[in-house]
Amino acid sequence: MMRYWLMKSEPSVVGIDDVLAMPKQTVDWWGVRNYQARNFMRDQMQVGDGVLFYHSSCPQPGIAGLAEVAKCAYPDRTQFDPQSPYFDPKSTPENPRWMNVDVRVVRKTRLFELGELRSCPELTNMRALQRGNRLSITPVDPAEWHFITGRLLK
DNA sequence: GCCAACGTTGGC
DNA sequence: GCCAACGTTGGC
Repeated sequence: MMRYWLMKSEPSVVGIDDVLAMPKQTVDWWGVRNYQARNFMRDQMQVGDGVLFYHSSCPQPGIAGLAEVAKCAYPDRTQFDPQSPYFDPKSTPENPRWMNVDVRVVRKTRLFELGELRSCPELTNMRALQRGNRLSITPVDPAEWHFITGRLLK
């Protein structure tokens, strides 16, 4: 079953332009250290799922483009790297704790800014916009996906 | 830099 | 299993 997601990234670390410059415009979504977000990737994401590529912690937060899941979850390489801030000493290759999918950018769009998202009555219940939400990966309802992509592609 | 909101840790 | 203390996220 096809699902839709919103995935946050900090453009100062990996922005949509960075991914477009990568081979196959694809990035491994390393660095998620939250169990709920990990479980979404590990248990629910399938190749072909739609992804809203969101820029966070930056001057203009918002949706920067459309992407898709390009590979199912596998162990996050950064958990094994002692030099990485994402190193997890409790994780082993035999029993990895953190997983990530690969994400392929399908197209960069205009920036659908957070303020504009919040102004849309169609999106009042969107998970990523709820008060206090801090999850870096959230499910997106099909109706929300179609509304947003419609706005971005017209 | 502030701070609201939420997640994680660890002593008991 | 509770919960206080602490850490993190992310918009502003």
